[in-house]
Amino acid sequence: MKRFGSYIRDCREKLNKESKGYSVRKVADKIGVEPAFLSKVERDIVPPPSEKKIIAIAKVLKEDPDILLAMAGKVSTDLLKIIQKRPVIFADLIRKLKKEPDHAVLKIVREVTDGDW
Amino acid sequence: MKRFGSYIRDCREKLNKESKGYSVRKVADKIGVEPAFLSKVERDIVPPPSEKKIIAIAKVLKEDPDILLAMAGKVSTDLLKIIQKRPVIFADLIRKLKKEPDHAVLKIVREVTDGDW
DNA sequence: AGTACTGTGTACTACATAGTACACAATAAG
DNA sequence: CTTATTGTGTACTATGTAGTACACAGTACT
Repeated sequence: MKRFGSYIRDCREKLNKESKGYSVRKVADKIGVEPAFLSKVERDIVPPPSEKKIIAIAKVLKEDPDILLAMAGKVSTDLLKIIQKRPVIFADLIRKLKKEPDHAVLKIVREVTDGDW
Repeated sequence: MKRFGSYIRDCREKLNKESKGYSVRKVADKIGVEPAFLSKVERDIVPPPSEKKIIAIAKVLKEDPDILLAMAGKVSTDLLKIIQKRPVIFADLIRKLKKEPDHAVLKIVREVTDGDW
């Protein structure tokens, strides 16, 4: 599987070709880190940055924060808080859904969304 | 809400009254930490220990690991890995279940368990 | 009275996390 | 040609994490 750094590098370079303004420096500025740091992150020389920075990167690069966080080996703290409030129920549910295929999980999501309880 | 330390202290003292052999030292030995450290943890002087130690504590004190981890502000890494493998689907589901009452979530768990797909 | 066990205070340490700050060489632009 | 921009190498730092090691006073045991 692809590493976090090389993935966001690809995203950034793609955007840079399309519309300019996505150099390491420009993006680093928008995110609020030093260019040298972003450069190292993109080459996977250092581990992925904090959740805050990852979410900022997602915003700038128009990527899904949950996917970037997952690639960084993290899970959004808002999800963690939801689980922590009802740890037994959610732990049980998630472990049971582990072996279920995508369409089964999606079916549940749809049911909840429709709200036919 | 109760803090992690005072909660496990209560659990340990309760067991100690029932059957002896649950002094700070004995339990610390079983868990694999220094007594002084467990003492500080139980008084919430230091933050809760690592996931590994928390799970060991749960085993020794016959408590639910997921609940202890939640009290420590953590989520079991096995759950995190499940989420990280399909971040979008699980993030979506969990956020949607946030406002749903327990019985609704439990209904889903039962459905999945019964496996009527 | 002496030994053993109890909980706890103090001091210290190793490693990880999350970056900053500055310098530099190569390339591109006016 | 010179100025700006680009990516990157090196060095450093502050804070957090996760404990260990030892000493010590109070209580319980015999």
